[in-house]
Amino acid sequence: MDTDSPLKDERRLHILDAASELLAIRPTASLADIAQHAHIGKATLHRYFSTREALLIELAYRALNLVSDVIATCRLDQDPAPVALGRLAEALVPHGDKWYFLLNEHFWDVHPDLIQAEETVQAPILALIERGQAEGTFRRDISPTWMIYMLDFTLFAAWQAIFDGTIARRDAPRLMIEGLLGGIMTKT
Amino acid sequence: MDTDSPLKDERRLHILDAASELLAIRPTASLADIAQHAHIGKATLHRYFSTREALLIELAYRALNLVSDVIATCRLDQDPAPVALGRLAEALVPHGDKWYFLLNEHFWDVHPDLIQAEETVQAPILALIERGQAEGTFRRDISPTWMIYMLDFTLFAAWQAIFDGTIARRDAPRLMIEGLLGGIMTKT
DNA sequence: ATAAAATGAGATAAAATTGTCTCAAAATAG
DNA sequence: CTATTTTGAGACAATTTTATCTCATTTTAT
Repeated sequence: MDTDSPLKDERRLHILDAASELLAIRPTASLADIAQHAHIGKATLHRYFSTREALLIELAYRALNLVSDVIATCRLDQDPAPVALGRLAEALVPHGDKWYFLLNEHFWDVHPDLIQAEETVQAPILALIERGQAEGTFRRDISPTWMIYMLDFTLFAAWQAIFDGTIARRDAPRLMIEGLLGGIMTKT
Repeated sequence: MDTDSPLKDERRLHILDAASELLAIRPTASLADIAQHAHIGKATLHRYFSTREALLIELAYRALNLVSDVIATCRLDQDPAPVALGRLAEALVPHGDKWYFLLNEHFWDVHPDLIQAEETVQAPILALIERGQAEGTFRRDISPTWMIYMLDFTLFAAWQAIFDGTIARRDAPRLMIEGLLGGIMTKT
């Protein structure tokens, strides 16, 4: 990728974000659909991303980077685990579409460097859950794997509910956190 | 649909079920992919379902009928709401792929009779949640809509975890029910 | 304000998917 | 067992999606 003007960078990100949103709602969306959703022309889409695959790969990296940044700012190793997990969940809700994209796109085999980067995202979350189990705030009779599934799917539920307009953006983090934590915390 | 032999009926259902499973995992799967997943030839797939749309429509009806049957057998109007909801969740887990299909396919506008049928599925669940709130076992500070989102997404999480082989089929209902109920039940 | 760059609509080409068909082999029915 | 039906591989046709390109218009940079 060349050095572009700030405007073109901004455009590029806007397209990626529009693609992310639409693909979360409709994974089968065509490039014409994506261009329309981004309010740009099809030719412009191709100018920014030469192939569908190029778009998807770049979106994967963007999603990964965004999510990594969120995780880095959440201090998952501080405070009791439920607090830290709540913090993480709240920060991730606006990025639910990208989270969904990362979970569901099937190109990991083709791009092995993406696998490594993806593990750097999962590791701190797994460590947080294991910390919660060690400190007794998370149940030990439920596997960390299942807890991660619950996080993944609850996060996307919250994102989709916002998108659908059925819950308010400002309520989503609280609802999600309560729904999630209620299922995995020990009863005190 | 003509009257076919029992064998052809069984074949047809097997194809629908294979399609359902693959589409839950990979919504962008092509008809060639679906045929392969069902272990049949592409020509055979087309003999059973003349177009992709025909396949999807019939899958929608099958999913609806299956889910409706499950709901009809679950006595949602009996026992405390958490018990009834647990019963429902447990019964729905094996049909998570079909539940996901119903939630995500975008053909409701084109087939209005499917909309009505879909509402006959949603209404008893909504009624159950509202009963739970009335009897004080479900929280009233969380909207029934959000509870339904939680049910939907938790169900699919359980189905996918089974599919991925990360939880045992026999554990999935319990894990799902605990995860779900912990988030929506009142604390007693 | 002007020149350069970017854009979108739409036409066109290439590739992929959907859909159709043939025929030898496999499965089924009786 | 035999006759009939069904099937799958693969060739081919039709349709859709992806990708390429043109050019007048719009936007941006200076």
